[in-house]
Amino acid sequence: MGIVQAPRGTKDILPEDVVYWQHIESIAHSVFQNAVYREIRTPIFEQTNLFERGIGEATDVVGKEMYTFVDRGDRSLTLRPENTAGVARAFIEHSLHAQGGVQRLWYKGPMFRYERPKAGRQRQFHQIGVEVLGSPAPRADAEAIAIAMTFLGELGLKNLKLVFNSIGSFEDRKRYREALVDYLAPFKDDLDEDSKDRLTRNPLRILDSKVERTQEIVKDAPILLECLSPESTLRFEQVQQLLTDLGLSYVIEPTLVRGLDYYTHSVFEIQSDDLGTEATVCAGGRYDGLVKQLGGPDTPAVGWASGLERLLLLLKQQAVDLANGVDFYVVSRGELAEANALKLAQQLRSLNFAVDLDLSGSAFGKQFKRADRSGAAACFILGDSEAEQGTAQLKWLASGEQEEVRQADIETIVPALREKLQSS
RNA sequence: GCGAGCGUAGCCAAGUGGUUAAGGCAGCGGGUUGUGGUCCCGCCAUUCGUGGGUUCGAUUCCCAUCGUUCGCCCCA
Repeated sequence: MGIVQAPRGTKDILPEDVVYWQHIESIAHSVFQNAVYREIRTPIFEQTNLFERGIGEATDVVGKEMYTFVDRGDRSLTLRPENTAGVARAFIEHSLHAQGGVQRLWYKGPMFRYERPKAGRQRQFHQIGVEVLGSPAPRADAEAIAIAMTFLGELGLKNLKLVFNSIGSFEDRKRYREALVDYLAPFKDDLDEDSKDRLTRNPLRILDSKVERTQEIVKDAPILLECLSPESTLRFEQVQQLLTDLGLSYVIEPTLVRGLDYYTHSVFEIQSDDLGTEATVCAGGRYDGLVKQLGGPDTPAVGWASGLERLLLLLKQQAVDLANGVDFYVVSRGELAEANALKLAQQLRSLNFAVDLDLSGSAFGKQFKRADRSGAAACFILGDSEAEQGTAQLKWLASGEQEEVRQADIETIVPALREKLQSS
């Protein structure tokens, strides 16, 4: 084309899509507000070592997916690939723990990962997430998960599945890791290339390999849940009980693990059947070690993040309809009427109606076509004869019903207009 | 990063190694209705993502490049 285009893996969000974004965001706001979560906004870039220390140097995200650059002051900075580390950093930096009690926070915004783009996966993508800092209670886990379910439920999404697991404490995981590596060692040559590599890097990942031979080998491997300490197991069961009490159904998936190092105990994902390989629309878990690892006080925490692009795909796919938001469309004929049309539009707007005014000056018939397509419930028609000044024809587009309205009387018929809009 | 597919107007889409690149939707102009959603007429790609090559001649073949889709990897 020879023109400059948006960088690979980024997208413009055009007005017709923005309505979906606003819908998602406004539902998130109200769900979070009801649970008294407060919004936090952290920088889009951070010092690179925040992510190295927080997410883990061995992870793919840090190892090969970060947008890292050196600024003019020779600082190594990175566009945030996720926001939990940033929130934890802010929590420490501003001593939020000193405010006492539990900090319930939420955020939304763009994240950046250098990955191969595909449907539901971009290089700049957007997440909404929550973080609950300062509570070790199983109830905190259950609350966070419940809020995620409420959020997605209020969006009207169908066919969602909550999968749940515990990866235990750091000690549990270390012990299990050794047991798993011991078990796999004799099969080393039979493993696929990726899994061989993961044997040293991240053995837990081998568990959900899609390679058939590897799956066979893994079938008889030790099971993580069976290697948990009694305390961890109890905790796992407590969270499950709470979820059940809340009426949330879930599936235990013993091979569910997370890609980021900071997770402990509860891990969960909410998946959709309608997104192919990018099925996860929300994921999170407990991260008791992160704040301390970043140099803060020992602070247990739990949180999750949801990918907005994926939610958007689902909303569209499941044909969730959003109102277009136009109440009235104003058309006019002749110079006198045109000036009055603008006045009328402004008057209606100040009465809190959504009003589109035809500025084209084109033939009446054309203006009507546009009124029709605007999705407005009714249009106001202003004529050009002397006798018609000060009045307008109000025509309801669905029924064709038409009445004369005096512009001076508009305010008095507002309740009637509202009622009519409601019913149409 | 690996493997495969795709890229024709705002959108969907047919097409061929050879003078003028179907069609539909949307859009624009006009006609019929004083005022619409129907109908009719007209206009909407010197150009087939971009760059190069092969050829007398390429949108059609080849190479590169960019973008995108699917799978792997990874992840929200």
